[in-house]
Amino acid sequence: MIDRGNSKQATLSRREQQVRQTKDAICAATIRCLDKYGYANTSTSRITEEAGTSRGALTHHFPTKEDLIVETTNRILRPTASLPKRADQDTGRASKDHELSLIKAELRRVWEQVANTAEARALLEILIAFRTDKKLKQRIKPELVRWNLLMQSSIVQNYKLTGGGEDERLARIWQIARVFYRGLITHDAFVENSEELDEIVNEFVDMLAPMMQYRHHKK
Amino acid sequence: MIDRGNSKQATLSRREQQVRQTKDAICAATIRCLDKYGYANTSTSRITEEAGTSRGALTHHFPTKEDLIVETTNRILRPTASLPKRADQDTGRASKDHELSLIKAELRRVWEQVANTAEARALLEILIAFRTDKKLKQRIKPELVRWNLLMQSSIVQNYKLTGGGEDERLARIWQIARVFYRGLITHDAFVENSEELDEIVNEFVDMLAPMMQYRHHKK
DNA sequence: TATAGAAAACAGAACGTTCTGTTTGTCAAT
DNA sequence: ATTGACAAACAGAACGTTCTGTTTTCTATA
Repeated sequence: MIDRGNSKQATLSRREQQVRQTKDAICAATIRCLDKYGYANTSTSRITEEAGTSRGALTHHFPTKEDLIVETTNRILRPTASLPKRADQDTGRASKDHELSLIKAELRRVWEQVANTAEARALLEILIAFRTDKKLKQRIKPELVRWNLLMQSSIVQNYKLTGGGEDERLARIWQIARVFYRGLITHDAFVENSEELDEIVNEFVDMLAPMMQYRHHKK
Repeated sequence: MIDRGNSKQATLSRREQQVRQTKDAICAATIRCLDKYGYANTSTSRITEEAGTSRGALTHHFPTKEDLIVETTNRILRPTASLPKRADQDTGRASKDHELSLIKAELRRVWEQVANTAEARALLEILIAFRTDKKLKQRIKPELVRWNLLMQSSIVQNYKLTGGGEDERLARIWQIARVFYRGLITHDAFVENSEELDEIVNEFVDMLAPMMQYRHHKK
């Protein structure tokens, strides 16, 4: 028997590699389909078409559609679990004005590169489906709650309230941002051109950014 | 020949009354189903069960499901077209503090009595479905854009920016509120108990309310 | 005013399509 | 040789739409 029996090993057998590739392809295709066609029109066969595999492969790795959605949700959440850590080095001796504009840029970046992506739109589709689906809710909600707490602690580590204040309030303010961005995904339904959305984002960023500052860590 | 040939008449024939009742029942049932079961699980037969009519009645009045959704959307939008007009009488000689708390109450009321209702949740389901459905989008979007502009003008009539400023900015701020509330519908997925949602709403309201004041009309 | 005939409202069955989940079969890796 | 990855065919349910038949309402004419 070979030593690679445990799950978390650097070396993967050819078979395991193949499995991982297939699963990756299927989950990635699921995200693209959710984004492009919506939850209702994302059938398993459509996913396999998009992924370039067979339905057999899908049902083998994900016996039910629910299993597929759960796994895909986890994959969407994983990479964004540590969201707002960046640019720590150049904020040491930056002026207050400069810091404010950095934070504004960061808030805008969250919209453009996190909230307004295929992954985020796919997650929204899942959230909506999940709202009225008890079984799915039971399986996914714990992950979402955990992710939310993780996100909050990450935020508290990197930011503090301007003029001081409880960390809970800071966490709440960032939650407001995420809630707002989620709502914004569907707001283009109400405006003619997307520039209006940008103006709304700017207004929102101008409102939030002055409330927070970077938290500098001691070495 | 009877004079009631024109459409907009106070008196309705028995037939028109019956038709109106049936359509009302179907659309109301559609809203309930969208809220309870979500767009994907709102089938025409389920709607007729909920409405207490037959499938024949539904297909007679709404040849396609799309027609039903379009009509239901219009019915959801209609009554909320004039949202924030109220309590104009007692704000005349109110103190600034009192006015602020009135506006905060109003913002909270919008969440509780407008944004967090079966109608609003049904609309969200439609907005999400519509995001990936070209045909539906073509038919509904003009209505939504019109509704948004109507809402904006209604807001500008009743509020002004604290310390003055363009009406466009005020309109944008209220749009932010609506976007936020829309995002909030799905946010209970991320929190354990709904009291956290209330705290977030309060935080948001405290943020927005100081930015606006009532606009007093001259007589 | 009474009534026949047209038109619309409504009911329910049937159709073809699509979906998910299951089963059977094949092939390569261990 | 045995197991797991994948492929494909299949079964049952559910969907939206179409179609046919029945009841109710309106209206023109006698």
